[in-house]
Amino acid sequence: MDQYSSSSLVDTSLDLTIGVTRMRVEEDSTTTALVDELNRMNAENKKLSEMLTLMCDKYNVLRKQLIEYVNKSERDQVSPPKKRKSPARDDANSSAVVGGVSESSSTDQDDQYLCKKQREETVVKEKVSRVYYKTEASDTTLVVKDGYQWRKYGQKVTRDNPSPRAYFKCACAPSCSVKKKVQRSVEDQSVLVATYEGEHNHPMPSQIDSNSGLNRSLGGSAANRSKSLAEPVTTIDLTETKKVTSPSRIDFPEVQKLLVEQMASSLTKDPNFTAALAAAVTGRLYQQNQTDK
DNA sequence: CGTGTTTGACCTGCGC
DNA sequence: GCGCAGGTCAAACACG
Repeated sequence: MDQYSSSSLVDTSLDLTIGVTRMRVEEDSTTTALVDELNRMNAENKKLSEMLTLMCDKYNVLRKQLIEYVNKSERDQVSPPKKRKSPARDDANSSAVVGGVSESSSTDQDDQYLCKKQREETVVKEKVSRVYYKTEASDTTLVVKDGYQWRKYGQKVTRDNPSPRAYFKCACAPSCSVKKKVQRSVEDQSVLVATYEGEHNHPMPSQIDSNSGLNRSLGGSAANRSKSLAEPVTTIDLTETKKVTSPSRIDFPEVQKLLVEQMASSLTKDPNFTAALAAAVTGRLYQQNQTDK
């Protein structure tokens, strides 16, 4: 986490000019083209560096807001647990959406659900976390791609939210009993709220696939493959342990993991970035060949 | 034809 | 006990 916590700690500059600037260009006809290419790459390098710096800055802001929110939640935790049907808001259960999306507290039904779950978790230690995904408002699908494969087993329209709630089970492994509920935020239709129950007892399948860049799903649904990716905004882990009064905590490793995956995914999907990277690698190889001679 | 999705029916828990 | 709401099941359907 800390390696991403400050832009000053991240070397955002990609030295794409190595090997290229030292190239000795013999033919005049190609000189102009190469210089243009070099200038273009330098511009891209600068642009990428700025984007990365901006990304790190934004991450720092989000992290700060998250920490402040957790501290606030812990302070408010002294209040006794409410009953399921209580209309009053429980701050410990509401979740803040940060990062490009205005603050969005959970719906009443979500609060009800979480209160119920809290009681259930006094018996069954189940990890419950909530993830917010920013999507296109026009996108009516309830599909979020989080690296795992899910099988939809139900959909229901709930009372306080006109948007239907979709129910998913983890399809990666038969023994994995993780469930996921996805519903649009009642306040911001462009935000998908995914509630995860339980923990996966297997590795994330996309970790293997994404490394190859092919991201082939192993029998994943057609919808998951075809639908556009929802952009994860923030993960807020609402894990409740046996103690009902225990505060909601932020699962920083998960946030970190998600953020890193998202950054890597964004970069690898950018053709400009891959082209610049290829050019940099080529340049370095060329330089190495020159020095070997 | 196999796999995943849809959707109405059914189950369960809670409040009154 | 009844009604309501959320969660789950499973047959029907769609798709490659």
